[in-house]
Amino acid sequence: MAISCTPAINNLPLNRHPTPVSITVNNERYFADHPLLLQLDRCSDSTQLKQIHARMLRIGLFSDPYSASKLIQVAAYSEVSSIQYAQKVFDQIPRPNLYSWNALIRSYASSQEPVNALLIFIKMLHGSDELPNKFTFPFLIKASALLSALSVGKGLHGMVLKSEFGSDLFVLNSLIHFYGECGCFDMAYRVFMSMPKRDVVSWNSMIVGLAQGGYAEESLDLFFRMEGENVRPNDVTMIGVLSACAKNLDLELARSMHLYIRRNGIKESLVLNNAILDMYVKCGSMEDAKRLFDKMGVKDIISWTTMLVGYTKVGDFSAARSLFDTMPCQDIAAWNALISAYEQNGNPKEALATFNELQLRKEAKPDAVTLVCVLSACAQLGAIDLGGWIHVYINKHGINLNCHLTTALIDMYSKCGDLEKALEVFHSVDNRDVFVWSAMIAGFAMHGRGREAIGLFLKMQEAKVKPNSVTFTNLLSACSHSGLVDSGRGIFNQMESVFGVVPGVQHYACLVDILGRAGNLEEALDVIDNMPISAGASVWGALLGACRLHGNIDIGERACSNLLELEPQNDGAYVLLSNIYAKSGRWDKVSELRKLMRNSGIKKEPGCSLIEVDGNVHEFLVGDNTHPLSKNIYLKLDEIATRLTSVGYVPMKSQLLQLVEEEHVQEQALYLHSEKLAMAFGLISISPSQPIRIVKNLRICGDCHAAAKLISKLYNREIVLRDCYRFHHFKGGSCSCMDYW
DNA sequence: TATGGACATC
Repeated sequence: MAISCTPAINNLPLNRHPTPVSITVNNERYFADHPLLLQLDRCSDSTQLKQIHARMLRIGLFSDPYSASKLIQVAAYSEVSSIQYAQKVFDQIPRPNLYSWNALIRSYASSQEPVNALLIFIKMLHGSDELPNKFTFPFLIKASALLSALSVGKGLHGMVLKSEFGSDLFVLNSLIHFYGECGCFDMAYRVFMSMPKRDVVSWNSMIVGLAQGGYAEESLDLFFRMEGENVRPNDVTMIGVLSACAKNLDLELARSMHLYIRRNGIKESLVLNNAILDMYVKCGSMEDAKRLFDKMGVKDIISWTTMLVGYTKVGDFSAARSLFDTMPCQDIAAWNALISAYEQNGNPKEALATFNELQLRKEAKPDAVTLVCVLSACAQLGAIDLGGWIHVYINKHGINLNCHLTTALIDMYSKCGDLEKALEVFHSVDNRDVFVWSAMIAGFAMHGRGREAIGLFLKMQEAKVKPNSVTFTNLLSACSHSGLVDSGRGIFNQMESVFGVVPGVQHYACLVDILGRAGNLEEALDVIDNMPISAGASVWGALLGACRLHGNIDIGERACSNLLELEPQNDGAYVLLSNIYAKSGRWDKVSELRKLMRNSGIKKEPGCSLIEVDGNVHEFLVGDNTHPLSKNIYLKLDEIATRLTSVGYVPMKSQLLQLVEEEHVQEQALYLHSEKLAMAFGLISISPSQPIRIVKNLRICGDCHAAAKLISKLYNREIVLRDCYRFHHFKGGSCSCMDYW
């Protein structure tokens, strides 16, 4: 648009009167009242901004430092802000003054790339005579907080102390916020206590920091102290306090805080109402949340999403879905809330269906969070085609591989059986946090590559990444699946003494598993007897599993009864004990157990196997004949049976849950197992060059394991089967687990 | 000439 089309500017008298209006202070001229600068303040789009800029250049106003600064300020953080434009304006100023530097630093400090604020500051120190003032520091400290750059912030703190701003309220408040963001609450508190004067923001920064850092109790304590010191809390204080209550899960306290807000006339902003909603949702009271939601005059997308999450949290998916459909608009966060709810509540198929819907409707663009949820759903289903497609999508759209996404990709490839791809992802990134390392260790663990898991753990230490509780669970499970008894024992013993991670129930369960599998049942029992915490179901379950492997009835019975005391409905316990009895031919005991299960209304979880063909996930249950190709599948099964028998295979009847008199019925029952159905389907529908990938919800049965080994040889096919414990790669007649599982 | 603290999805 040409300048002449903008009457507001053209009407200015500047064209003909190039002498700006100015005032003089300390021998410097200021143009604060210049009409063009007043125009600048009212400027509302970028075209206007450029026109004013052009005019300032033409009449020479731009060479006035005050006016140029004003232009940067508008360019950098008004409604028409563009950091690139602000930078260009700044670059044109021959000698920027401190105000200009600050304006640019401030603008970068709240941009996508806060590191630029620090870089500009360094430029200022080296390339100008200006020194930071009380405005510069808060911007720089804010940038450091966004970057969680602890050492940078500490350096700035040092500069502040040496400067004349060591007791400036704004500077110190920003330091409290910074240390809180970095998780250094002792430092935050030290600054807080050292302040000569504190205002409500000082208290808020401390309270909010503690609440977000997971110190809900401390945050609430501080709020009560604030009250005691007669500092009036405002709406921001309450938002912090409510988030502490939300983490506390104490509904009574939550209600009393809501009442406090009403009684003390705290400004009820939309954000505050949203925080109350969130608190009720997290404390599990949809009644309280809905009451407020219905009363709220103004709602935004966050209010709706919070309610949506609330319904999924209480398991009411139909309410969640209908709320989603009535939302005034669905942004990506709302879609993500729905997708992640399905994915995390054992409904990965629905998660993928919702993702499909999102793509068809094209109303919102998938972001990193969406992809993390979808990858996790793929991992659960073993859907490697879709998972791989997501990986391509990430690369194609230039989506930044943050640690969350990296972890999800590694987890997906590992759980879909392609460990090499997982490693490729792992090696392709520079940024690896504890979750990335732990996911890769878990990948090695589930594929039975224990030594490599330990090797990776050593590399992780070289990289100075501190292991956490999950890292050790994965590491110990790696030892367990590879039979690395001494390493497992050693790692367990070092957990607390060397790495400061106190062993939890999961770690004890892994240790018992390691010892038990290797046949050291007495030592495993000894570990349980000397545990400082009470042995959970997982610990007794591990012992029971080991007893099944080694056919130990005595310890097995003890483990089972302890397990059933903790989890009376645990069907797995009955099945394992029943396998132990069957193994030693105690069919009387087997049928006794069956009767007990029937009488207590406990049903064995049905075996279910998934197999992905051309991006579609097919599901098989025991004895399933619902598949469209069922007839062909059973024909294939017959053929397999004949070929297996011809090479001397004998079905393992100890894998049955009951004594069936007739031999052929026993054999048939074994052939109906879901993993065998899936294998038969894989053989007829997957090209011989591709591995057959199957995911089973329970542990693979011994008979299916033996059969799969033979099938891999007889049909010259690679079969990759994931059960609920680990992977089995069948190839050329043997399995990667070396029959140790 | 100006600054700070906040709610939903992994």
